[in-house]
Amino acid sequence: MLKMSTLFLRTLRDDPADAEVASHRLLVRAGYIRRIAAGIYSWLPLGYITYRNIENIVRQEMDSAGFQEVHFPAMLPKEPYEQTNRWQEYGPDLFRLQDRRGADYLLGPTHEEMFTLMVKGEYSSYKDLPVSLYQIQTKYRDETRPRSGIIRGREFVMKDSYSFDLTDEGLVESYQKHRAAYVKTFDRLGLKYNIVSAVAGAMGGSSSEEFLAPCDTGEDTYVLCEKCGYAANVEAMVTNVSPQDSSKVGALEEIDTPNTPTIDSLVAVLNERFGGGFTGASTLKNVMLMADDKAISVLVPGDREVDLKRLQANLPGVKEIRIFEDEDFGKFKGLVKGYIGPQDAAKFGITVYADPRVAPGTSWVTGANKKDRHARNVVNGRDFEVSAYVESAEIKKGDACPKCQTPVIIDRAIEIGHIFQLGRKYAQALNLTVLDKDGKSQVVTMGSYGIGVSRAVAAIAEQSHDEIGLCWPVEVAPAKVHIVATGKEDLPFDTAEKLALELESKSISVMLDDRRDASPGVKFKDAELIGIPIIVIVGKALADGNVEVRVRRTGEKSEVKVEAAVASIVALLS
RNA sequence: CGGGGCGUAGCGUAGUGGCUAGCGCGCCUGCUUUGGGAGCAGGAGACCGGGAGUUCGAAUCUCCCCGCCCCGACCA
Repeated sequence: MLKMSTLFLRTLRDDPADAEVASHRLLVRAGYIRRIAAGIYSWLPLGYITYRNIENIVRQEMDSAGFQEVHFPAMLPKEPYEQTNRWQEYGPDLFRLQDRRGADYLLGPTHEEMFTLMVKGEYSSYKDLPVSLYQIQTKYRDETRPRSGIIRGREFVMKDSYSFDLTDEGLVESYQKHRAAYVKTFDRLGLKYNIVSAVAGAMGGSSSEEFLAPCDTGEDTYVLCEKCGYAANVEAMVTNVSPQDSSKVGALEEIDTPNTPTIDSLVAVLNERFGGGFTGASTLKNVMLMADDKAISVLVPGDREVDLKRLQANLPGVKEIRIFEDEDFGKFKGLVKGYIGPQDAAKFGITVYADPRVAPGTSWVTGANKKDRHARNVVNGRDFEVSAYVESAEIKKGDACPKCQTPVIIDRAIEIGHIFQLGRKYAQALNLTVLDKDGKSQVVTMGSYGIGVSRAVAAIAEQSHDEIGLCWPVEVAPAKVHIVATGKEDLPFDTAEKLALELESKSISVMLDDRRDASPGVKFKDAELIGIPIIVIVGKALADGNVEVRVRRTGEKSEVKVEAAVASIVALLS
């Protein structure tokens, strides 16, 4: 039983000045967490109980799916990470340290290497597979910008699992098992979420999905088709545009367009000159970028920006993309800022990528590579060539669902889980092989699956709060019932304690506000801030033999006889 | 890493060159009070983020450093 009179807790009356998002603000105010440094937090008793409830739900679901828990150190030697090249690739995001002899160590940002080596150390036959292992471990990433309290920290707890299979089909099966276990886990955590397609990313996997918990303060943007259920991270959203018949389009024609360096100014001139009908979407925007020191041009319709995240996600192998600076323009004398067209790209030695919206056969108004001149009837495939189609235009609300053409909605969310089929990259690099039926050595294929456990605390808080405080789902709350005793007589306090003991004897966890010196108002405010799902008030109503039972989330109140209180609380909790 | 903002007691803050740095919350003591963050009285708590400088005088001005928050870039 948690007793407020002795609980190590101090709630704050004011919002902390350095917290902006709701979960951060409320978790600090209600005395769950305290900041130690940027992106590094301590858990106070209430917070740690809540965190552990979540951790235990995750653990139970992993266990019942047949995955086995192991535990690695957080501090690791650099050698395995050198073998997979991540000691270098991870760059400054990796926390590195040395021992007294000068040997290099790191604080694990993720543990693919260690799991791979662990399996390699124990298993060597196909008969041992499949196997799935997991751990719940503190991870360290020296993010350039930790933010939103516990949502993106530099130290955080992740449940990471890895599956090991002989065959691709086996991997798909293991992946599906994890997917199902994740669905159960997040349902129990009381989270609203969508499972969305993700870009496999630099890890080189094939299939990848993210579990996203919708909330305004989320860092991820995803699209959702409410009709067919298609959901994708914006980076992974695909656009289907069919090739067009350009046989009737007139010849390319250059036109004088003085003072039209922007799309808007160009559209205005075009409409004046040709009697209307032109919009930003009639024009072709040529965005000049440097992709790892290579000049590229990305073509998107004029009414859309290039989404650098989408572009990067869909250009595997490219590490850094940045927009052209004046210095870069200086190296390509043929490019006239504001009047660039793809017609002469080959001549300039620039690789042209196009968004799929710039489909073969489509006709555009674009720059003529001469100051104050544009060209119209510029046809893709006739007047310019595209070296590859890459999803790169920004996605807008109302864009067509790639499956059913319905306009999609766009929403923000927190990534709470990510599952993907890693493949053989790590097994290859670390030489994890088993002998197959024929006695031949085969490289094992892996899946990788993560849940942000500490982040889940914040994600749930984001989704479950109101203006006055937190409202935890029953399974994760630091206690199921918060009993508040008020008044100055002993009776309400004795009654409250008896009630608490009775509930605990039924395995219902209780927090009891037995503070004699705090006024009722303080106790009510605290209870609402802390957010335990059922609040029971033992006070005035006792004169009629009643206690008041409130549901924190709905604000619903009712008075029940003291003797009937336990039964009615049990009913509310089920 | 680019842009913006901020750093004064545990928390929230006032104070833009001039007395002993002010207020609210919280904390301690006493009395009163007990259904919506109670009242009165008394009290403790701050080298004003750090360093250097300008000045008769610096929380306040200048420079450097450190830390924190927000937007963006980044984020298996």
